[in-house]
Amino acid sequence: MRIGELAARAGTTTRTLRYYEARGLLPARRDDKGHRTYDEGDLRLLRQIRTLQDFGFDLEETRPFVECLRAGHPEGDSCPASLLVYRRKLDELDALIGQLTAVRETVAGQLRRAERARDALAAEALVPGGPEPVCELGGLTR
Amino acid sequence: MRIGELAARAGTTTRTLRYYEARGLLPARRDDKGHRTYDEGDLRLLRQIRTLQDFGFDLEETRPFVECLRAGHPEGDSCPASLLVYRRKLDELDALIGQLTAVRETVAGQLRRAERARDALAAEALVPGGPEPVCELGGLTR
DNA sequence: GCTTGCCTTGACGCCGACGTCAACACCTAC
DNA sequence: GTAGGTGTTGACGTCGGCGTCAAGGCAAGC
Repeated sequence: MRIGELAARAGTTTRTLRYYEARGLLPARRDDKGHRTYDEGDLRLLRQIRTLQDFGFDLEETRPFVECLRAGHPEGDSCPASLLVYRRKLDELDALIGQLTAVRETVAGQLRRAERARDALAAEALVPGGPEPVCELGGLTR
Repeated sequence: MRIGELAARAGTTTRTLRYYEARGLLPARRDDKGHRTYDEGDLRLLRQIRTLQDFGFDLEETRPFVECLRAGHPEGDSCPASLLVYRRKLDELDALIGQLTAVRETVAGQLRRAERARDALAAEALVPGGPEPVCELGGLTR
């Protein structure tokens, strides 16, 4: 199979495959015309890469999985190096999710505070005899 | 105050300030020597920008807050446009956290599965009269 | 013969938020 | 005088994962 077919079967592009080869991740054999040739095993490697990429793994993080498969192991994660990557990624995800959740709460708090301040100003402006409006209130009044 | 002092007081760099000016976010007055000059108000604007940046807001997303402050409002989020950015960011964060959490669970499941497979293989290898080891088990055996 | 389609290599573009370096001007201190 | 610290503009580099274009080769079909 040549590069176009492999790309199509994996749902990616030829540019991506050439990039992987340049990175040493998915080397290709060549036919007599200098065209890259791949087999079903390469498709398996490629699918492993793409799956991990979809999970947010860096390309370099997929390397242990690919090498594990190429070494003849039944799965990309049949090797200790792959398990280490899994654990490292889990730690990263936990840290990131924690940070994002904290930011989310902070932003939500800021939004509530800002909305209360806005409503307080709007209420004040409606009180007869209350303080006269200072400025245009950011478009709220019209 | 000149650019170096403002940068130091905001805990950032002169390069960053020049970048903000180039983006039209934080324009500077000039003194007779062509040097940028800033006042305390600019420091306030800059701190608003940096706070939002720390939360993961894009530079463009900080613009409504900066313009709100520059329009004389008491806070950067005293304007409706800023509240919209807050809400959009909350939605983004929720979506992102949801995706990351799903990925986290998937990866955790993969890790558990791979560890079970590894342990099963190791146990098999220890059974007297069991199947002979196929290969080197990815470094587990030594 | 000519177009179409697949392949090749090489090289630049992109995104965001700056870092870094070059080459120069200015002021102060020693 | 000169070294050091401040400022200026301009321009290229960074990171990852490719997209996109250029210029060319080789085969099949009309």
